[in-house]
Amino acid sequence: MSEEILSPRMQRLRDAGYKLTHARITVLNALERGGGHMTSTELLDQVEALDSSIGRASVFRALDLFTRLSLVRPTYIDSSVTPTYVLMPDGHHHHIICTQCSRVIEFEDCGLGALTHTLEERLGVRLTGHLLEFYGLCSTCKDQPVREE
Amino acid sequence: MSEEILSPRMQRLRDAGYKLTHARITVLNALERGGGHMTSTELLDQVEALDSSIGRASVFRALDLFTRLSLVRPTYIDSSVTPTYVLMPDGHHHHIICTQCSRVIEFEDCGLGALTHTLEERLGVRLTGHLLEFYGLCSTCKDQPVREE
DNA sequence: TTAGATGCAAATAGTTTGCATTTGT
DNA sequence: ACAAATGCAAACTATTTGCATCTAA
Repeated sequence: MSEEILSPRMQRLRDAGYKLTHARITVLNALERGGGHMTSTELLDQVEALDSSIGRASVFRALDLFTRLSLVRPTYIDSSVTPTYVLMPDGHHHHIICTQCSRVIEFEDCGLGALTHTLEERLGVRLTGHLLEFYGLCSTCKDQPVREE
Repeated sequence: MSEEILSPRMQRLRDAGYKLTHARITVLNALERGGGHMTSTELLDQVEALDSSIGRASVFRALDLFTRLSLVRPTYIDSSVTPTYVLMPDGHHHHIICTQCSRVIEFEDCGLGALTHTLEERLGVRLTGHLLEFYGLCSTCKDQPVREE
């Protein structure tokens, strides 16, 4: 790979001592194209489309690594088997999940900076990110009774 | 079933129009015994131990229902396939996950009441719970380099 | 140069399904 | 009484593994 300017995420990969491989870069690109909110299945398809020579296993291995580095976070949005991987651009992400229709509503401000600091001091941990999920009913589902499926 | 006093969670089930079946009650009990933090596999074992006549499918169906009712929330703690189901006693739960060793550290105060209110007003949603996860390194892993596996 | 990462395809395991039967209300 | 929920076991499908090969540094 040439000496280009690395995106912050790739920089982070390298800084942690990992190689900047074609497979990892492609997975990262696919995630970004997807708006940073993709199920593993969607991601596999997207990667396949970008470069069909990349194997499934490498996609999962990359996801696993990215998760450990807090570049990404898997969550269970609908009760499907497949986790949704959420990009955490600045180490954090927040959304509301409608437990009725699985719609996801994102929002920005969480005001958790202070709490982060407190916890680091109090518990002696090093926090690199967080995910805040609210559950409830979206404006559409709010008035309908809870129903099976 | 006799006319006992129902636990708040069971009350909630019934109020939502679902039957209080033996399978559902057992799954709820198993979750509570497990400290409200179990993988689906651990839960299956626990339910099996409590009453081996209950089928796997019913356990998954119960989990699915409980999730929709925000009694429980699936989260992705270690990179295992199996989600961890977290009981949300008062509709919410908070923890720190060590991205190195998968240790989970729970904490109480999150101070999100105000934000909940703001979001409900601003977005016209009805929020029934939330999950706040921090990621980072626990005090033990903090000083070791990030490593594969 | 060489440890680390990959791709492949087979193996694994978690979850869902269809349906006849049972159960809660 | 009867819709709703169950148990069973088969079917599915996402994810992982082992290993020879390749590649980023």
